[in-house]
Amino acid sequence: MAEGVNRVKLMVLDGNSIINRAFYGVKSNLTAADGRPTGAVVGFVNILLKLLEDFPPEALCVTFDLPDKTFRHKQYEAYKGTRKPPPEDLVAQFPLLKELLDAMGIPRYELSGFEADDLLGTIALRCQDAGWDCDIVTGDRDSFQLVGNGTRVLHVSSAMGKTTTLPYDDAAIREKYGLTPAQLIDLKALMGDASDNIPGVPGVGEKTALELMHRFGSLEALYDGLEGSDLRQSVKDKLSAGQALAFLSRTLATIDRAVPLPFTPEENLRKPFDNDLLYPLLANLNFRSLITRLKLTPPAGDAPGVSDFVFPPVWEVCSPDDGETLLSQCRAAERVGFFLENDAFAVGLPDKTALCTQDATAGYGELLAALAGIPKIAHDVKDLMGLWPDADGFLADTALMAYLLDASQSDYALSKLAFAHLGREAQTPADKAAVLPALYDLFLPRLRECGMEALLYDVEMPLCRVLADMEQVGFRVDTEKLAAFGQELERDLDQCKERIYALAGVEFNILSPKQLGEVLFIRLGLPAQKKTKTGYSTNVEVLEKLKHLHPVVEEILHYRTLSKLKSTYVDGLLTAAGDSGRIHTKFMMTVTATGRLSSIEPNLQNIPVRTELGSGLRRMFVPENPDWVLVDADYSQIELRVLAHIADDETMKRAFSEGLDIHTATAAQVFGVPPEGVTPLMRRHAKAVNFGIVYGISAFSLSEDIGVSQAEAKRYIARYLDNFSGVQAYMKEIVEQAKRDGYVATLLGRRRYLPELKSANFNMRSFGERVALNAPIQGTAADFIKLAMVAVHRRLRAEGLQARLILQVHDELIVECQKQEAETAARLLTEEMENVFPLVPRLLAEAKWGGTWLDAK
DNA sequence: GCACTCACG
DNA sequence: ACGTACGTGAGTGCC
Repeated sequence: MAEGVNRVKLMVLDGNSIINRAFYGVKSNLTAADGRPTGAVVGFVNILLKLLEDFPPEALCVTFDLPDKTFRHKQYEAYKGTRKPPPEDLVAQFPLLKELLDAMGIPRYELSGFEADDLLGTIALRCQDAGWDCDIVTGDRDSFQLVGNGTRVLHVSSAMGKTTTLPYDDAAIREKYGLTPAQLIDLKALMGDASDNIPGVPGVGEKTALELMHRFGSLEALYDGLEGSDLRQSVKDKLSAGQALAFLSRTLATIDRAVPLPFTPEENLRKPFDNDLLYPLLANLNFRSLITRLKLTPPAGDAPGVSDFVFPPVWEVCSPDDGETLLSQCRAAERVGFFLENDAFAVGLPDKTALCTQDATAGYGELLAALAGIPKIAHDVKDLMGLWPDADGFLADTALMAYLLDASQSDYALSKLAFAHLGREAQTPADKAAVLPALYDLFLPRLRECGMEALLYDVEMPLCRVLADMEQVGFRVDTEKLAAFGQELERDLDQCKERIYALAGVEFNILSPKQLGEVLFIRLGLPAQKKTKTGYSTNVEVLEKLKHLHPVVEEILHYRTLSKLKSTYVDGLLTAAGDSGRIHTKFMMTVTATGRLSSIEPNLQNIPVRTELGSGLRRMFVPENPDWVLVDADYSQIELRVLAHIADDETMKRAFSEGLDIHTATAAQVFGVPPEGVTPLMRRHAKAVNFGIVYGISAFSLSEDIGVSQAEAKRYIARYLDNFSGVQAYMKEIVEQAKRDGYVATLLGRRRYLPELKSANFNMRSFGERVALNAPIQGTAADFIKLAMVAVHRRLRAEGLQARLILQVHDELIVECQKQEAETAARLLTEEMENVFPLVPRLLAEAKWGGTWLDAK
């Protein structure tokens, strides 16, 4: 192939292979608005677009296998006999993909009686004949034999959710196998192929086959020279016995490059995408990112959408009369959509959308106030309450509804939901107000079917007000003390840095894992333990193991600790506190897959507590003024209590009902000693086992965690399960149920879907199984504390206390109040927390109070 | 924008 | 034989 000569290239995709990669490679439960699965098609198109960027061809087409028998079945009945049919969710996506390719104007080829490889081989040969180059894109290695004379294979593989494409030309094949592409056929004839049920020579595997091919070069040469060769007798015997199978296998493994396929390279030249053809199809499939990526726009005429939703006319509310009309129409409507921005709001009525702006609407403020009494459907109600303190009367929140229906989405932006479920772009305030009732009507029956109405009305909706208030109040920090602590840290950091430079004999950026790795493992020659994708791992576990080998290691650990405290906590919190000295975190209601809240800007749910130095920070968290205190109430062992309840485990329930320390009780069971015979070490190990059970344990991780052998860890787990038979049964049942139904649920019915359980990838499936165990436990605990927050908030007001909730940390609630209210507030907190649900064993909460967060724990 | 590290329950 | 515990958010380095 003369380099530099302008050759034209055709790219041909092995459709079945690539969609398979896309299906199994990326965990995805993407669906079209009508619920059809689309994840694999999305994956396919993403791979395709990446290929077009990285290896741009002049022409493009796709081949597909038909399920019919091929000529190979006539030659060998068992051919591909071990293949399992592809899963239903994948099969359903083939018609979708073909429809999409047609709309993209990409030719596709399929022919009964032949496999994709034969079509690929034929197409590549026709390209060669026409003087074209050809890139074959596939995830299988079978096509490697086609490489050469301008044909390459772009091999697509996926690992850890990422797909990579490696081009294989002649040289690359030779480098990988030490053979020419053509010799790969004979190689396969010898070693066989389990996935295609090509027999090969029984007893000859990849290693032997490669050795034989390197030595003899071909089947013929091998059998010609077999007698006189110095091969081991056993190998000779196997080869003689398998001779017929070897030659049959070669026939099966040889790709037919002369398939009677109507094909000329020219008819595959690329054309620009047809916007008007492609847009409605992609819109229907909810492929919004693709629409953006291909820069498509809605066609001029009526685009067939996924729903019959149409935007009603927009009505600008100006005069006081207009305002009166709006209010009377709102009262007449069962519910309205409501969207609020800084200086405008819009109301979605059945036949029109009212737009009110601060500039144009007479009596804007009064109108807004009057709307408090109207049942409204809104989006992100909690945030809206921050914008509009007197807000009230929210019937539903479409973001929360969508989150309850599927908590795995990355975000729940209104425009995204409108597009996904109604097939409409909603960008302006009026359009957004208009889509809200339509989304509500779509989501409500689905929530009802899933049994999650109560979660919406009794948990998430009332929680909006609670969280809005908490965000608004904030948490006071003593900025002076915090700043002083920061200066102390800065001095320590400086000194620590100098010691590190002296011990290492070189100055470098200690916080750069790359540079640190070089210093530790090359310059100082310490033994590297683990590798990351980009180099040596230098995390805590690694450094702990190196501590005794060099004094610099301990200093580095210390430096990391100090640096984390200084930048994330001292600097971060000081910035967040500003001049007011109060920190207003944002509680996120639609982030976690389990139903927990999360906290951002700043995150107040991960303030240090485990070490003395770190927990010092909690001394900086104080109540509003010196007469007040912080009351901190936390659930005792809520996750294990939930597990005992769900699993209905008698041993565990008894331990809790007798008020035993659960880790000691577990240790007594696991180690077969009386509770008074449990040593601190035994308790520590039992505690790790309890954690492990909640997370979906493996002997490996448990052994890593507590530093015992894997065999020892395995014994612990076995002993645990023997003694806690309810838990053992639960672990089995919940995974079975999850596989059957596709989801798991909390005691209150909150769902988590588990598409991972269907994966062909072992790791992904195992992950799904662990999540099936953990999600109901973590999620139930999350439901409980949410219920408690709503109850506490209500009661604090009902009893006329000044005490107010200011923070939630998953199993802990913090209230600030006047000193004289502390005891009342503490009792109120524990009562409400314990009584949210009649759990067996019962829920237990404990409260303390003090002048700082640290003192209240 | 991703990788790494580390803080929490 | 796989590679390995569940759920988060933030700061830093580096491409």
